[in-house]
Amino acid sequence: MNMAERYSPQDIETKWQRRWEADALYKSASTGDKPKYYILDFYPYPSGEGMSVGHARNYVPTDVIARYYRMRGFNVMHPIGFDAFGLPTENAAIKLKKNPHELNERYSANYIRQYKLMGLSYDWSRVINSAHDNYYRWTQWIFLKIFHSWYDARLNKAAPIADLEAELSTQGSGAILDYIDRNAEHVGTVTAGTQPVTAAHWNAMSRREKNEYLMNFRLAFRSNSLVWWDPVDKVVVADEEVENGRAWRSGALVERKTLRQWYFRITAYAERLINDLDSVDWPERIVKMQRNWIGKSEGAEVEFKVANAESRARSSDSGLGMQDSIRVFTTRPDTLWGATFMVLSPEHGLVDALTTPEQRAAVDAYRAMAKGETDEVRTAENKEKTGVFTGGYAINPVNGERIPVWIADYVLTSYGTGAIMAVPAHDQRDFDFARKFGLPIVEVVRGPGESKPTSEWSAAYEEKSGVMVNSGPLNGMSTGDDGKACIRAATEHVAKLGVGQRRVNYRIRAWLISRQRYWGTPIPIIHTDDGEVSMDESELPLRLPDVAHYEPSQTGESPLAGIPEFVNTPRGRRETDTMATWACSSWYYMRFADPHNDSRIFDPKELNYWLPVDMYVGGAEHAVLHLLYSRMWTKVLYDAGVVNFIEPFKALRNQGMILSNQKKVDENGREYYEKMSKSKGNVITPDEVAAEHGADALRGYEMFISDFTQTVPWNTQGVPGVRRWLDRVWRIVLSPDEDKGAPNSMSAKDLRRVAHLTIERYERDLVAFSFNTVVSGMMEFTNTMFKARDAGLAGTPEWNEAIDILVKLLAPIGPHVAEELWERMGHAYSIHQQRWPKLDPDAIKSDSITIPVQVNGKLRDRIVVAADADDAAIKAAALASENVQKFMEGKSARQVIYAKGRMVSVVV
RNA sequence: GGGGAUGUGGCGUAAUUGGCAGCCGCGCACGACUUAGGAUCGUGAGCCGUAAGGCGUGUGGGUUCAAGUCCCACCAUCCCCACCA
Repeated sequence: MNMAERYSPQDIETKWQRRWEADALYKSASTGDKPKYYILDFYPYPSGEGMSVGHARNYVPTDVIARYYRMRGFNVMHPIGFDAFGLPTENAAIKLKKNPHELNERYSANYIRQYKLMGLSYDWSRVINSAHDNYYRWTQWIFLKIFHSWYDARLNKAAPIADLEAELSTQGSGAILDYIDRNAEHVGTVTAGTQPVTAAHWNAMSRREKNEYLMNFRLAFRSNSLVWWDPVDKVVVADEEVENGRAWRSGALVERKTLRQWYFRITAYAERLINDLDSVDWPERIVKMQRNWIGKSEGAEVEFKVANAESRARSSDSGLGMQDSIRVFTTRPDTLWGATFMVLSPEHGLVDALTTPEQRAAVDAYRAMAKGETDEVRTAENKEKTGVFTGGYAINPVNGERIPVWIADYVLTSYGTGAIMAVPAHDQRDFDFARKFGLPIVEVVRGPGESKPTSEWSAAYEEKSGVMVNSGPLNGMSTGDDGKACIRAATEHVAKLGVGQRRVNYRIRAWLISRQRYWGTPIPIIHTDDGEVSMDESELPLRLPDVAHYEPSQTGESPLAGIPEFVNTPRGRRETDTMATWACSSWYYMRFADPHNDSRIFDPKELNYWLPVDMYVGGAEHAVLHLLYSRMWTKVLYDAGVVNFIEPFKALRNQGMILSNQKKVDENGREYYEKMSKSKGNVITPDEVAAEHGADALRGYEMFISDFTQTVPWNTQGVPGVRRWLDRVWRIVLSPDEDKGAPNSMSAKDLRRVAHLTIERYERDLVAFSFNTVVSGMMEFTNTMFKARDAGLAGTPEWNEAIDILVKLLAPIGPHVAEELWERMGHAYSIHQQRWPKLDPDAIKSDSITIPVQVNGKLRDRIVVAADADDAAIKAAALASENVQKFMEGKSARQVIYAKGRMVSVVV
């Protein structure tokens, strides 16, 4: 026999990649009778650096799953596209003095080249790119949908803004605002502090006034607010993009600026975003992170009347009157009787009015200090409380006590009402503050076993089991029976007094969407004499103009503001902000269903066939933002009747990170591995690995390296191990007679059993995302084939079946080598269109089973019994074992336990 | 401070979910084939012990005939959130 040709990935991979592409082998049918399976990778950002082997860990496993489902007879959609807008490309364009459009084309083409060299089976006919106008046209279209919507709390869904206008012209806004006020969960559906208008008032407003008023309701709205400003990128960044006082992308210390910005009213969906999490198959961790981010707390809002008659007289110019009150949100209204002082955030609107002349200088100094602070400074010093007395007082509404009002930066403007009632006996922060400034402490919850009041910190607040004291009508109530009972009683009490009511507070805030940069989706709004008005759908896309320079202005305006042809329209001045890229990625998974539709966003028939996404895979770094935003857009489009599903991603999985393979030692002598990054020069690319060992070995190793969810350092030395396995498959398929080893007694039936067991394990592990064990199972199967060969089984029907199974099971993992083997075996192209081998349950059964036997918990022997032997026979066989007898030391068995098929345990 | 995850050979890991701890691979050692090997093939190996055997899944307890797996306490590492009222 001739020496068979060796396995050489370089000789076969490009050949098959070209053929598959020419044949459009992985193009999904548009609809059909087959069951559909939509498997999607997180939308990649095409950077100039290209991909590393870390990125490939996302793409390879999903590709294996896609290929598996195709062979199982599913109509699979496995698409890819590019989240191309955004700062990295814009900054690169500025630095390289290139056009970002040009860079986008170059970078995304390079990504596609890399995908192809890994043998990924994307449907190339569905590639999309956020920066192409046939895509962002529809991002703008959705923006308009959102802009033209408001949240009708009574229907608990978004409705056309025209409906609201109709209501305002006949009934005014009293009814809806009253409804929101009475239904605490809907607190986020309208801008806080929106004043009611009557129908007459509304009808008398100018168009401009009306548009301004409607901004309080629109789901896309413009608002003046304090935002984070990145002085390096010269752009506004969202709260979510600030970490420890530094901008997420540039790393610059951010500053506070007041600017008029575009937002999406994601707060309106807070409750649904929480509730619908129950319906998704996502990692528990991600679900919890989303819940925490939305941050629902239930409690009460209570009014504290200002009690500062003397100061009022002296500062009458401030307009402060007795009717003024400080509203606070508390989750523990039952501790109201223990509120001995109040704290306002330094930015709170009543600070000026409350401040007495004696305290003015101290208050102003403190406010100036707090204003200049970044969050980093605040949190760095968070151990030591700081604050200043305003000189003002308020009345505790439940006991009439006159309590001092302070300001302190530990109270945040952005949460709740920006003011708190301080209960130092039962809140650690208030306690610290009271101790530092000598403020009174009154205990209202007495812990179990405590018999007398204490002025010290009490843990009863946390213990949730205590008795109310010093609390008027609540005295004697136990917090332990039902923690909520005291809270309910207190809430009813303040409601009866007319000073408070039940409230729900959410941590989540409006989603800041506008950016003062060029490289993003233009916002289709025009500023006219009537205020901010939308462009018409028919005018879309609003294209990005070509410009020579992309540098941001020093003023914080977008570079688009310097282009008169863009800015000036017959109706007015065009909006020059662009949308943050979160917008582009909030709906791309829908566009894949019908990516080239020029007349509508997508054909609903296509969309409803493919969506929702069955399996969504990517890194955990997008656990909160991207997924939350996508969920909100889905719900808005659902409310608008555009889509028929409420959650976009049925199942979600996160892959672990791949770190550099270079070991580092920290100052404590501990070893660690860094993330791969170009600046550290430790990036390993799929290109170099594939060039040396082949794409199939790269793919196999990406699966094999570790548990999918685990962070793990790359180990290039591991790749040849996988390649050796592929080489062994190659040889056992094409030349089983070469280099035979020592004979053994394996039977054809044994071989068939292993082959079918491998199918079973493969399928079970693959759907469980246990990719490393899929590969190790295949390696075991391969090793078994060599043993079977040595036993002389080559050429038997069982052998031929096993080879067929081996190659088909290999196809998703190593598509090139499997295709080549398939062809050399004399089969017709393509293996990727073959049916998946069918598991024969009978083949898995075996005639005899091996049962381990323990004596007093220690393994002493293994017995081989017939598979259908009854329990008594197996126990008897176990007791008959020589070794078992030896360790029983002549004693009789007190107990013999047989765990079916697993173990015999003898106790003496 | 709150939430979550992890801890098993020299390394990456596995263990049909309470039933033989260490599958598969890397690296290592020895051997074969070779002019040669960073190729290939074979053999070996958790640790201690010549062996019989003993000990072993971060630590300490517990439940059980049986614990990597369940319960309690603790230690370590990592991730997320965080003065959120």
